[in-house]
Amino acid sequence: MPGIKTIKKPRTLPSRLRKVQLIEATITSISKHGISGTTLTSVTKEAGLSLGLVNFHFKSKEVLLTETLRFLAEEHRTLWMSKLSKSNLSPRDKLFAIVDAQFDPSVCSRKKLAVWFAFFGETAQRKSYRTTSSDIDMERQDVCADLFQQIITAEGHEQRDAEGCARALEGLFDGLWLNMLLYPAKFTRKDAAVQVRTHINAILPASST
Amino acid sequence: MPGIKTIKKPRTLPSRLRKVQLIEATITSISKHGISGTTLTSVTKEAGLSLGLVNFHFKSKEVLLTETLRFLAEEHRTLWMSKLSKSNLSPRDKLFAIVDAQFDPSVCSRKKLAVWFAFFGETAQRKSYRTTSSDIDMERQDVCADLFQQIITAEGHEQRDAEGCARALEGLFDGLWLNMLLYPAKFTRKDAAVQVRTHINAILPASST
DNA sequence: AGCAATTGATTGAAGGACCATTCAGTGGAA
DNA sequence: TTCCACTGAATGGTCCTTCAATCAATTGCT
Repeated sequence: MPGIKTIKKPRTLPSRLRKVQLIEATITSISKHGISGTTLTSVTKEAGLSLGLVNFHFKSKEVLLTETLRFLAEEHRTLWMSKLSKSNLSPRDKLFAIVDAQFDPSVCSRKKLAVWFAFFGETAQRKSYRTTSSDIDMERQDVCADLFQQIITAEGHEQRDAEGCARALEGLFDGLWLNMLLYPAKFTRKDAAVQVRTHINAILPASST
Repeated sequence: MPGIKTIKKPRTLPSRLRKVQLIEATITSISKHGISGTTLTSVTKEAGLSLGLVNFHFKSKEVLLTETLRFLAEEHRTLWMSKLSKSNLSPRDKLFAIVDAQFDPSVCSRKKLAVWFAFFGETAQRKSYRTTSSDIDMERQDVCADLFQQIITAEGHEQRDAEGCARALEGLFDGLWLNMLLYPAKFTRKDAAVQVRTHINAILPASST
């Protein structure tokens, strides 16, 4: 019986796939109702599955949330690393590639931002949230510091501190994300990206060779 | 603050004062347990009062939270406005005064930061949170834009956009706050303030008269 | 291939805990 | 005595978790 179009949705799925489905439902639920408003009922309803499934695939709600944050962090990491490795770019262009990644729709949608900051808001209490996102942030910050250093030495901006530039960039990233979340009307992804590019060019004026 | 020992604590207090006490207990509780972990029991226990009091002084838990955010926002606003009006400062020094206010211990302690971001995390869902903090942020951003404009015209940095500078500054403020919350070991208040001053001086080099 | 038996995923009701809110009653100040 | 602040038990609701039952796919056996 060669079924053509009819992608029959199987009742059961291997655990790995079901987990992803539940994580995505969790992201949607958090973006709609916040973390405190996200219940196992809201998640499973969003996924169209039954209540008990979360505790079958994840040990607890707590684990589901941790895995959701890890999922987002991995997704983010994958994105900027792939943009970075596209062809051979100059250090400055690599920096701009990271900026692009930061404000890419797939990472920086209103939905995702709401979820990121929902987790940040719980961060002070849950050490596990902090370490999960910190690992990835730090990695990127180190890469940025390295790129800044390359630009500084290559173009002769010796008065600048690469480490400080990287920290300021990281701060700008997070701060603009927050502003996009708080004032979506006043801040688009493009605005933010341009803002950061302008900042970088102000800090390190391109040598007019 | 209490110098004398014999401050007899009266059993009852005028509503205004009791409200402040409950709000402060709420801030402490949120900083310890997050918003989702903050219950009326945790708040009243923190304040050393009985469970039913919150619903007596506030209409509901929701109102308590809203008032708590408003309290923080007012506190913040009062601080930067007072620092701004201290004596007659140059535009650049006024800007620096706002920077100082942003990283003042009374506003930017780990405890307060945890609470700020707890609210930001719920912001996407609760419109009331957004407007409360937005009003005050916008006011300050306008003041900053104005100061930037004064510096730009006075010192001849015509290539800079005051509005953009103000937005970047606002972004830096929020982003550094977040970094201080996430990585308290790597980021002190002083570091952050220096970081921002450096940024401003990089954007608008002081004229070497 | 046909047919149990086994395995693993899924369901949803039930249990037990916790939470916001209510309210009848207490206490103290004016 | 009156009035307002305050107390804490009771209520009704929601939530996480557990688990016995169900279902479908796969395996093993003939």
